[in-house]
Amino acid sequence: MDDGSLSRAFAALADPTRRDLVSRLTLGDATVGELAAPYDMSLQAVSKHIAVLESAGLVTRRRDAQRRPVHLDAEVLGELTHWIDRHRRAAEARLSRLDAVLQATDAEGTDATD
Amino acid sequence: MDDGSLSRAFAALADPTRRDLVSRLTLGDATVGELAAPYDMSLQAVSKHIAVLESAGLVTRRRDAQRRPVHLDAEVLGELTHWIDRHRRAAEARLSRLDAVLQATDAEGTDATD
DNA sequence: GCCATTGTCAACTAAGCGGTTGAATACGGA
DNA sequence: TCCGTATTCAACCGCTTAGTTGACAATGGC
Repeated sequence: MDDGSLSRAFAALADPTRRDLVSRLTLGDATVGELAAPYDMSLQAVSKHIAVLESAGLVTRRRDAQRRPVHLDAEVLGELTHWIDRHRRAAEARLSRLDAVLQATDAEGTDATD
Repeated sequence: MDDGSLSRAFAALADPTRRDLVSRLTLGDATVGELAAPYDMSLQAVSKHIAVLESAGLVTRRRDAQRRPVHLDAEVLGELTHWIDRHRRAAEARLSRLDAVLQATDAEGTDATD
C-alpha cells in the first residue's frame, strides 16, 4: 500500500456523509438511489461521494441492469487499522519505557540522594 | 467522541507530512524546529500542520522557555482504530454469513435440482 | 422501438486547505 | 536592558472539494 492510497483512504473517511455510507454498507450492498435517499442532498452529490470511496479502494461497484450496486470492501479498512495501531503501540511502548526509567531514577534517588 | 472530532482526526492523518510527523513523534517529543528540519517547507507551514494535529487531539504541547515541545497523544489513535475496526468486522461478519447462506443454497441445489 | 428508470458527466460556485512571506510575540542569556 | 532564538499571527495565492443544476447515457419492460 503506497502513501497516496493511504492518504486517499484517510481523506475519504474524513467526511461524515462518507463515513455514514460506509456504516450503512456494512448492512449489505445498496444502489446509489437507496444510499442517497436519507440525505438532504442531490443524488449527484452522493454519486460523487461514492466515487471518492471507490477511488480510495473502500468500495466496488458491479452492474445490475440500470442499477450500480455498491459493495463495501473491508481490506483497505484493515490497512488503515494496521497503520494507526502500529503507531499507537509505538507511542504507548515508549511511554511505558519512560515510566520504567523514571521509576528507576526515583529508586536511585531514594538510595543516594544528590 | 463526537462526529466532528472523528472527522478532524481522519482529515489530520490524510496528509503525508502530518502522518510523517506522527511517525517521528512516536520516537519522542520534539520541538517545532526539530520537526520542521527534514522538510523542504517553511517552519510556519510545519507549525500549521502541528496546529492541525493538535486540534484533532493527536498531539499536545507544553512550554519550555522559547520552545514548545510537541507530544504525541495516543488516545485518539485508539478511537480511530475502534471506529474502523468495528466497521471492518461488521463487513467481514456479514460476508461470512453470506458465504454460509450460499453454501446452504448449493447443498439444497445438489439435493433437489430446481 | 419507445419510454421510464437509474446513474453519470459537465460546468459552475463557495469554502477550505496547504503553502508562501513578512511582522509580531515570548522567552532566556549576557 | 537589549539581543537572539523559537514560534506564532496575518494576509495572501492557487488548488481542491463538496455541493448545486442541467444535460446526457445505459438499460430493461412494455
